[in-house]
Amino acid sequence: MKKLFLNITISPDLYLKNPESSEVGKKIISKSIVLIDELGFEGFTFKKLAKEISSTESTIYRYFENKHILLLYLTCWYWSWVEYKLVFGMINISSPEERLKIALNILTKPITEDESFFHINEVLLHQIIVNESTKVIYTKEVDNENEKGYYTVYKQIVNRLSDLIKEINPDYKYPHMLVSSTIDGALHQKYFVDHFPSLIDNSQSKDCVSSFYNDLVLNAIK
Amino acid sequence: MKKLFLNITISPDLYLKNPESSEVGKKIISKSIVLIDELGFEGFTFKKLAKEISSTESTIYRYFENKHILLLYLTCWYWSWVEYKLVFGMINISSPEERLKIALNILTKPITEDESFFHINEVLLHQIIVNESTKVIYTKEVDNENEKGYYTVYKQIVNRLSDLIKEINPDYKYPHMLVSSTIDGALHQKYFVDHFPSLIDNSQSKDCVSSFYNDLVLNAIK
DNA sequence: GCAATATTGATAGTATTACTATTATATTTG
DNA sequence: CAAATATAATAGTAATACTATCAATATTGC
Repeated sequence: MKKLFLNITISPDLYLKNPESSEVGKKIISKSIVLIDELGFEGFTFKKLAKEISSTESTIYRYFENKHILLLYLTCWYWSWVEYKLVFGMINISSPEERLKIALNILTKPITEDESFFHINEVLLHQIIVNESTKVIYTKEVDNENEKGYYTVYKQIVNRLSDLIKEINPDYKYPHMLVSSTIDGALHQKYFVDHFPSLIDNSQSKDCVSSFYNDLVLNAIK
Repeated sequence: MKKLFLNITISPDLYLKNPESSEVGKKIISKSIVLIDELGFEGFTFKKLAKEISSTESTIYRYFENKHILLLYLTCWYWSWVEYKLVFGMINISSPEERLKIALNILTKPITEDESFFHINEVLLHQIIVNESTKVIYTKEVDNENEKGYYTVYKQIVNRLSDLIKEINPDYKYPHMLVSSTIDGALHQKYFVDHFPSLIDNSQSKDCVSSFYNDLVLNAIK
């Protein structure tokens, strides 16, 4: 993955001070990814993070309102990254069927490449999205945060792929639901691979989730 | 729904004292459903619940180890209830295709009947499952709790319907994943209907989630 | 009916979390 | 070099998630 063209920008509403603007800020991001992965979101605190980066709670609070917003920031970063991969992956491919297959692979295959984008370890970040991202939207704040546009990137991805599906089969009735249930379902099934393998068919194959969704989506729209 | 034959039993590992064995216990269950729905799981505390039922925190702690286990208890109750509805609904139906359609309706249609089973309001409980149940499994305790058998009922449902799908099409390769992604996806899409309607196709129809999954599943296995 | 036992209520207390506030000390910038 | 800004160090608060103690109240067993 070429990094040169990728410049991910996150809505300034999500931080009090841009973590990209300083060394402490970047440490907050990179170490929070490691710590959330390690401790789980419930076990993760700003105090522990401060200790880990040899800083203080108050400093972290100057960047992010609270840990929920920090997780939201990471989530937005992740989806922006995914969107970039989608756009980049589908560029110059004229066949919509081919583009859909590429998109499905990006969305459902395991992330293994351990090349980190600057200070962000995408493999760990993806793991966090699998394990913790439901906690971002399943709160009493959703509607509020949705209005503020915090979920725009995610919705943009769904809409983009939904359009692609309509291009392939204009008569298919549920393009949005097919896409969002594929994106979120793939994350969910990846969690099941690790924790409920008895509910995964052919769990020994590393591409089982991907195969399932490829089959499912192509059958749905044909 | 006939209540006479339904006797839901929850694994005694999930409580310290059976809430069904006393009046306070039943109040804990019924009021916790109302409060969790109202405040969200994060905002819900044993202190607030104690106040609501005119009891004390210590009394509640004598029934449940903590609020996470209480939510797990409610989740188990919910899935036992769903399993009952599935068994009851499919009884005496010889055609497996017909049985599948019935199961899909039970799993994906909205729960509207407001007739509560003794002290449990199933409509509210279903709402809690939609809004909060991911928080039950997405924790660092999953594997531990899975080993203890806390998710057995859920897995039993998946296996049961997976068998049904194999009966209809023995060549279909992903029966477990199709079933679990349908069950969990339907809950997820119901959440989207309320909070991200722009991602729902034909969201004005009350059966949009159900229609989508009927179409999806039948196309997948045919 | 009364003693023994179990259950609940009332109260207090602790460690941790999720913050906010204050001030001193660096660091950057103009 | 002075002024502005960012950070570190420290302290403090309210709420949460419990644990402990003991008295009051039911329940049951004889």
